[in-house]
Amino acid sequence: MNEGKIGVQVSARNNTGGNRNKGQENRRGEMLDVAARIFSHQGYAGTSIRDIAREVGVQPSSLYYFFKSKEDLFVAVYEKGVNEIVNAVTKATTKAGTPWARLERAATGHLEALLARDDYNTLVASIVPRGSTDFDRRLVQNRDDYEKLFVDLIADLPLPPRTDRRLLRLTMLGALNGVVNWYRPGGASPASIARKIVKMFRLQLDPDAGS
Amino acid sequence: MNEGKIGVQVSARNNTGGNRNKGQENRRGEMLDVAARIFSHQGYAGTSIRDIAREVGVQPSSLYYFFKSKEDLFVAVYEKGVNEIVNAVTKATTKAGTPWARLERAATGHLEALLARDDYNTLVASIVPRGSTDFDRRLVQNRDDYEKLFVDLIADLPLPPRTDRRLLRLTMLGALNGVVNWYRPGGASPASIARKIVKMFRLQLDPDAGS
Amino acid sequence: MNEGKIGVQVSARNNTGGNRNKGQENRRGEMLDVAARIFSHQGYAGTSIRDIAREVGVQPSSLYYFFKSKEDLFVAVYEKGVNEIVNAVTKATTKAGTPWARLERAATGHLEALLARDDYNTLVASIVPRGSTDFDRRLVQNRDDYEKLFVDLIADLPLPPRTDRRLLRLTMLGALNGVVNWYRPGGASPASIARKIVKMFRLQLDPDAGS
Amino acid sequence: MNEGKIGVQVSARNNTGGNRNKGQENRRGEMLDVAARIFSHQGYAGTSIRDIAREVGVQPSSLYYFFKSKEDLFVAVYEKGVNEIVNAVTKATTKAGTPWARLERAATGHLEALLARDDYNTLVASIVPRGSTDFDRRLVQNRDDYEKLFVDLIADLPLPPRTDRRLLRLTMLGALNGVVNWYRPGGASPASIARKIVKMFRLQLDPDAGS
DNA sequence: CATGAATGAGGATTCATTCAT
DNA sequence: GATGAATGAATCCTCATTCAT
Repeated sequence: MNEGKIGVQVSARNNTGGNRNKGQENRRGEMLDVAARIFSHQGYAGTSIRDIAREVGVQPSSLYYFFKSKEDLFVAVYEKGVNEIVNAVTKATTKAGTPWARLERAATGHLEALLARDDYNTLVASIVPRGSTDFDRRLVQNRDDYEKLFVDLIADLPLPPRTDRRLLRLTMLGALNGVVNWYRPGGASPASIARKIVKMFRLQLDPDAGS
Repeated sequence: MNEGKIGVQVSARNNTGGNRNKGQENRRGEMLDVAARIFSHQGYAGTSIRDIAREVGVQPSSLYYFFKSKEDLFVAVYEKGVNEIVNAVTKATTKAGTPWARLERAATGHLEALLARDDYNTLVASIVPRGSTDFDRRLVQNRDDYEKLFVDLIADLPLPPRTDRRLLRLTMLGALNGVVNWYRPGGASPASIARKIVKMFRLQLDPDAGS
Repeated sequence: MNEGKIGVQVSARNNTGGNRNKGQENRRGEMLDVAARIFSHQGYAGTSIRDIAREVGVQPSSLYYFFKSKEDLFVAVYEKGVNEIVNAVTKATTKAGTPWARLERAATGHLEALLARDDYNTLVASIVPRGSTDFDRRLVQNRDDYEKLFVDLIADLPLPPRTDRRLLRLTMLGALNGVVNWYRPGGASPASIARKIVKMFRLQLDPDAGS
Repeated sequence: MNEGKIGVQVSARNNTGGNRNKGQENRRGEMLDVAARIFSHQGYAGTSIRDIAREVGVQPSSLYYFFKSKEDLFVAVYEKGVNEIVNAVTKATTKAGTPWARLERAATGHLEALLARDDYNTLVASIVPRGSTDFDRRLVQNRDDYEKLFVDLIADLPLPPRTDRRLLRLTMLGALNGVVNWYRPGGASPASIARKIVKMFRLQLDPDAGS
C-alpha cells in the first residue's frame, strides 16, 4: 500500500504521563469515532480520508497530525473495537457460576457488543482479515488475542471425552458472528439469541443439562 | 504488448447461463475468472479495473466491451458464484435419504463449495452485502434465492414441536460460513467438518439420533 | 484534431452515376439525419460517434463505412443544412416582385428554415464557426456561399445614397439568426416575425415605404 | 515542471463578488482567466480540464481545490462574464439623457463588452444556452437577469402606440449579438457600429428622430 | 493544532478509430 | 455492408499525502 512504514506512531492514548490537554484528546477520539462509523459501513478501501475529515468537520490534512496514515487510523479503530469486546466478554466472564453459565454470559456479551450498533464492534465483526499483507497481519494479531478468551471458557466445560473442543469453539463463534448478517432490531434480543445458540450446543454434549 | 489477437470466437454472450469458462475458452469467461480471483482477494473497492485488465492481458477499456461497469462485472461474478453453490447443494440434495441425511449432504456441498479454493465461491463467502444501496440489493437478491434451499431442507426435519427452525437455519449457516475464517487445508476435510457440525445440531435436536 | 486527412471522402451523394442501391442510400441518409439531430442538440464535441450509432441502431464501426471520420460526418451534415437553407431562400427569391418584397420573402424563407425544427437548419443556426482550424475553415466556406445570396438581394434595394448596405445586411441577418434564441412555438409564426423584422429596417431607409 | 510554488495568498474565495483578477493576483483568478480564454475558443465540451491546468501551470487535480467540477468552473466563468457586461451596461445607463440616448449608450456598452476581446465576454457572446439540462438552466438564469436591463430601457422609449417593444428588444439584441460573428478589428469601432444599429431602429420608430 | 494549497498517481469510464471476418 | 472485438489515448475526478504557515 505504501513502502512499509508501520509501527512508529505509538498510540497517543498511552501518553498518560504528559500533555493531556482535553481538546487534543477529544479531537482524536472524535476522529476515531467517525472513522469507526464510516469504515464499518464502507469498508477500508471504500472509505476515504476525506469522508472522515468531512464528517469530523476538519480538513483532511488535520487527520495526519493524529495518525500517520490511513492504515494507522484504521488499525487504531480496529484495536479499540477489539478492546471493547474483550472488556465486555471479560466482564461477563469473571463472575462466578458454572462453566456453562459463564460461557452463556460470555456469548451474550460477545453478541451484545457485536450488535450494540456500536461502530467499533460492527467494524470488528464485519472485517475479517484473511490476507497476507503486513496490514492484515496487524489486525489478525489483535483478533487472535481476543478469541483466546473463548479457548479458556470452553476448556472449563464438562464435556464427554474426545469432544472436539476446538471445533466447538469455532462453530459457536461462527454462529454468533453470523448473527450480524441477519439480525434485525425489534425481534428477539441479542441476549436471548445468544442464550438460545449456546443452548443448541449444550445439551447434546452434556447429558446432565436440562434435567 | 499483447501476444496475437483474437483466437476463438464463440459468442461469449450466450454463456451467461452456464458455469464452465475454464481458462481461455473465451475472453469474457477469462475476464470473469480473473475478476473472481482478484475481487475475492482484495474486495470490491480494493480492486481496480486496471488490476483485472492487466491480469487478463487486455486494456482496461476492453473490459467495457463485455461489462457495462465495474459494478456489473462484480455482480456477474457474484451471480456465477452463487450459481455454483446452488448447483452443488441442489445436486447433493435431490438424492433420496432421510431429511437429516439430506441436510448433511447439503451442508457438505455448501462447505465444499465454499472452501474449494474456487475464487467464485470464495467471493460469495467473503462478501456479505448488508448495505442499502442498489448495488447491495442486487447481490442480496441472488443470495436470498440460495438460502431458501435450506428453508425447505430444514422444514422437512423431524424436530420437537416449537423448535425455532429459522434460528436453527441461521445458526447452522452462520457456523458453516464461519468455517472459511479458520479453515486451513491439511486438517480435517471440509466434508468431515460439515458432517460434524450438522451432527452437533442433530444430536441435540433429533430424539432418534445416535440410535 | 487529427493529422490533417481531409478531403478524400468525396460526397457519396455525388455518385449519381453508379451504384445507387437503395439500402445503402437509406442508411447513409438515416445516419445524416440522426447526426443532424444530435449534433444540433449537443454540439460537435459533445456528441459521440456512439451516440449517433446507438440512435441509428447500428454499431459505431458501421459509420466508418460511410464517413471517413467524425469530422467528415459533421461537415456532410453541415453542408446539407446549408444547402437546404440556400434552396429555401433561393426559391422564395426567384419569383418576381419589388426588391423589398423579395427580401421579405427571403427573410421569411430563412427564418422558416431556421425554425423548421429541422435538425439540419438548427445545426447551421446554432454552430457558427469562428475558429482558425482547418475544420472551421471547411464550414465557413459553406456558410459564406450562402450569405452572398443576401448581398444580391440588398444590392437591389432602393435605398438612400450612402446607405451602409453591408451593415444593413449583417444587422438584419444577425437579428434573424438571433430569433432561434428566443422563439417558442405557439406564439407569432416565423413568417410573421420575419416580416416584422424586415419592416423594422424598411421604413426608415426608404421614405416611400408605407405611403 | 512548474516554476516556483505559491506566491501570494490573498484568500481567493472572497473574490467571488468582484471582477478584477488580473493575472497572478491569485491562483483562483488565474484559473478563471485561463478557463475563460480556452472555453471561449473551444467551447465547453471541447475544452478539457487538462487543457486549462496545463495553461495555468498546475496539475489538473489542483483545479478541483477551487472548483467542485468542470461545470462549476464554467458557470463561474460565465457568471463573471455576465457580470462584466452588466456592469458595463449599467454604468452606461445610469447617467441622464433622453431614453434614446440612454439606449444608445447601453447598446454601445453592450457591444464594446462583447467585442473587448475579453475572454469572459467572448464566452458569454458565443455560448447561448438553449438546452433543458440543469447545466443550461444555471446559465440562462444569469443571462436572463441581464437582459432585463434592456426591458426597462425600452419601456422608457417614446414609441408609437402598439409598438411591439418585446420584439424590438429581441431584434436589437439579436443584431448586436450577431456582430461578434462578423466584426473584425480595424474597421468601424464597436461604438460606432452600436450607434448605427440603434439609429436604424430609431429613425424608423421615433417620430422625432433626425430632427 | 489546523489549514490552505498543492501534488502525482490512480480511479472508472468514454473516446474515435481500426480491422479481420 | 456490417460487426465483434480491441486499442490507446483521453475523459472527469478522487486519492492519500505533504508541507509551509
